[in-house]
Amino acid sequence: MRAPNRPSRANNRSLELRAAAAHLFAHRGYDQTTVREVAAACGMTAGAVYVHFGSKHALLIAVYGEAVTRVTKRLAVSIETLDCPWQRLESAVRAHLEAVLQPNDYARVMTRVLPKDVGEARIELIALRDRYEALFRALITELPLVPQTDCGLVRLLLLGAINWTPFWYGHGGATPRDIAQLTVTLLRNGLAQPSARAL
Amino acid sequence: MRAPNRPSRANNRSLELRAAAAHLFAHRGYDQTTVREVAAACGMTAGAVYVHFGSKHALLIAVYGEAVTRVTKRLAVSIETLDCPWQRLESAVRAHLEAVLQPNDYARVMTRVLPKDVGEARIELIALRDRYEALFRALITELPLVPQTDCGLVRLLLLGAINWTPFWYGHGGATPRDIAQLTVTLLRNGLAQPSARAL
DNA sequence: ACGTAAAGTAAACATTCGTTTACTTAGTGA
DNA sequence: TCACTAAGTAAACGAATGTTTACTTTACGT
Repeated sequence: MRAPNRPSRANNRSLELRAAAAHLFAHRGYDQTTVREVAAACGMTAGAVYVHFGSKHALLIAVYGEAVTRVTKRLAVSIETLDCPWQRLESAVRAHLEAVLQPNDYARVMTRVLPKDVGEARIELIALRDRYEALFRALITELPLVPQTDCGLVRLLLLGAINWTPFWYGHGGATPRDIAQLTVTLLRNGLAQPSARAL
Repeated sequence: MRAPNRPSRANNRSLELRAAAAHLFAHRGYDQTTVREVAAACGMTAGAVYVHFGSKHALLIAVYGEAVTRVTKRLAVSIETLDCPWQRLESAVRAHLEAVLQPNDYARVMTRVLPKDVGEARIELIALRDRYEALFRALITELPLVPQTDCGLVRLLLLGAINWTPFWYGHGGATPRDIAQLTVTLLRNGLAQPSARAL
């Protein structure tokens, strides 16, 4: 017998499959990507995919899970040395945007394939997404906001704004840094001229 | 001959088809909706759909176009009596949210079917969407913002935040009115405690 | 060297879906 | 009444897709 959690055949091509699937899911969406395309991108045939993953849904969930893990790690690193809650949030937003907007296949999957697109796998995708969004919940809770602010609503609006960016990014000259800066400035001070401020 | 722009057979069932398609597209997405389902919802067979629309894409574009027309009208009415630019924006956001979040099939199509999902029809959908978003561009241009604010970026962030609402609406107790109010307050004054404000 | 099991192939299977075709029905104008 | 045309049906077409099956290859433990 072989040690069960150390497979002998080290060339684990399921990694290749995940990467290829991430690329295709990110660029063409889940529905528009066929199992045959994923296989062909690895120089395999469709049947071989089912040696590694039980179904197309399972493949998506694996990719999505890895996407969440990667972006989470990147985000944690970006804020670990910062103390000011506003700076922490800005850095987190920037890290998220850089992950999602640069041609980073895994991160893009998180915004390009929406839970509504995938039928049964919906529940697991939402669970993975929640795990990630909890990070932002924590960052927002740290902020010194005006009393009785609905933090949950703030989080949802913020994430909505930055989740939508892939649909328009590139049309203007704004960089992830610009977007993150404006977003947090907006959240902090608003954009009204001082003379026009009001409650 | 008959007058060309007044069809004799008044029972124009293409209206029924558009309504049924709007309902299905809004609830299940474009890809997940079949032509047979749309037809069945009108008590017809799939072939009959092609009497009224040349293709499934054409049907979508008709639905999407009507959605834009309807929401545009509703939004215009909601702001026509207001003068304060901030109030106008808040009212517009609220009208948009009410259209998109309440079970309004046509309006929902605008946020549930994304241009990326539809292949060839993408260009026409984007054109229709742009026509609508121009309304917000105008409303934001009216605002007395701090100098050198990137109005385009503000518009994109704002629309992103409210376009994403359908994905989470209902989980908290926030109403369209609440969301619109917080959104515009945030845009205007920010949410930092006065003591914590900074440039 | 040999047996085993994972990895992969080629091909087929069973659906599904958008679309087309041949045919029927019914209302309209002349 | 009669020809014409829009509207609709039933059925099939053709392509695509997720998945399965039977068979082959290959690397590893003993």
